[in-house]
Amino acid sequence: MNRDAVDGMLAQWRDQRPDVDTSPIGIVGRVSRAARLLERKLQDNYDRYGLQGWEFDVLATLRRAGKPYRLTAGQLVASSMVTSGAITNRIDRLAGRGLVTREVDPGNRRSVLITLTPAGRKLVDEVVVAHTAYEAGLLSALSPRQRDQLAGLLRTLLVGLGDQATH
Amino acid sequence: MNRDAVDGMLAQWRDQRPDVDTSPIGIVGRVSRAARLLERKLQDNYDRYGLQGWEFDVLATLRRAGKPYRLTAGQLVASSMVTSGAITNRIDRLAGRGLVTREVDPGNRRSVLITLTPAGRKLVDEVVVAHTAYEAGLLSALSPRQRDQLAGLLRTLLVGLGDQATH
DNA sequence: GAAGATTGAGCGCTCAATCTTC
DNA sequence: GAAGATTGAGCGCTCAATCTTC
Repeated sequence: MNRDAVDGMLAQWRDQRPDVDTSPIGIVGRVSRAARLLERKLQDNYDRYGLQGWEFDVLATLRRAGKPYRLTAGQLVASSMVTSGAITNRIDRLAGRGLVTREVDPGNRRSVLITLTPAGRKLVDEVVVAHTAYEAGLLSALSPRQRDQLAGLLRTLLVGLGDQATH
Repeated sequence: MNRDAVDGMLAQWRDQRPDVDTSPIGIVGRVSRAARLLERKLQDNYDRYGLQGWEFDVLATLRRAGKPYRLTAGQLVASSMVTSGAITNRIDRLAGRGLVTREVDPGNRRSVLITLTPAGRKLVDEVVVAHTAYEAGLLSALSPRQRDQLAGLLRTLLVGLGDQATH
């Protein structure tokens, strides 16, 4: 079995602090490291479309919501993991690129409706195909059975951390 | 089996783009989400010690390296996942708090040696106990056997992504 | 010229304060 | 007053340019 960087860290801790059970780092450290490595590699693929990761995230959220590809700013905040200030900024930039429109909700003028433009929909529909295929390649070290196991264990972890489905 | 937020996303994709295999999101999305949720919860614990997560990371890297708790800036770059500019900045702040010292390496004056001060060592030795215990609590949704499985699958993923042990 | 660290510009985030609408 | 979004200050990062030492 090959060792990863976290195995090295755990060996150092065992040597230096044998009195402490540092085994939780074997999961928390690996989740953190995997997230950063994956994010970095995914950006390589987004670069081919002139997209930032956060741009794809917003476009994909609107796309998978289905017709009319429209959500309020608040719904985008809820389904992202960033604050409302960050969403305001993201919408500014995507609207500037002509990928979404921003309109006041006539039914509740405090609320803002964000809608995918035809250009935004075309882009996200194209990128999502390449994106998921690219992700599948990043997971190629895992067998189909291992992928199912891993997804299931991560779900258990997430639910334990309070994550829940909204749909 | 409880559903998490990623199950909701996958259900939307299956509905909107049944032609695309979006299953890789079941792993990539969960890894990313778990990393963010864990990071957020860990900060709650660091707050009790007036520490930022990045501060603990640097102190812990020096501590687990063993006596004399000293690494070059370059070694800190290599064992972190940030750039050299970020490490320069982190050292500035930790030195300002008296938790590390920064000295030019007499043997190679291009290199900078970062050493844990007694105060830095005392702090990290205290925090690591609470930190790992807190992490164990965050993983409590998983049985001991599930934790081993999860750590092993994440290792396989990491090695597949090019991560490797340096010690 | 290369190795190693630092600097400064630019980016996207968080947080608290603010504005508008209910 | 609460709900919903925006604003602006501050933070820590990346990246490319730079400086010192080899």
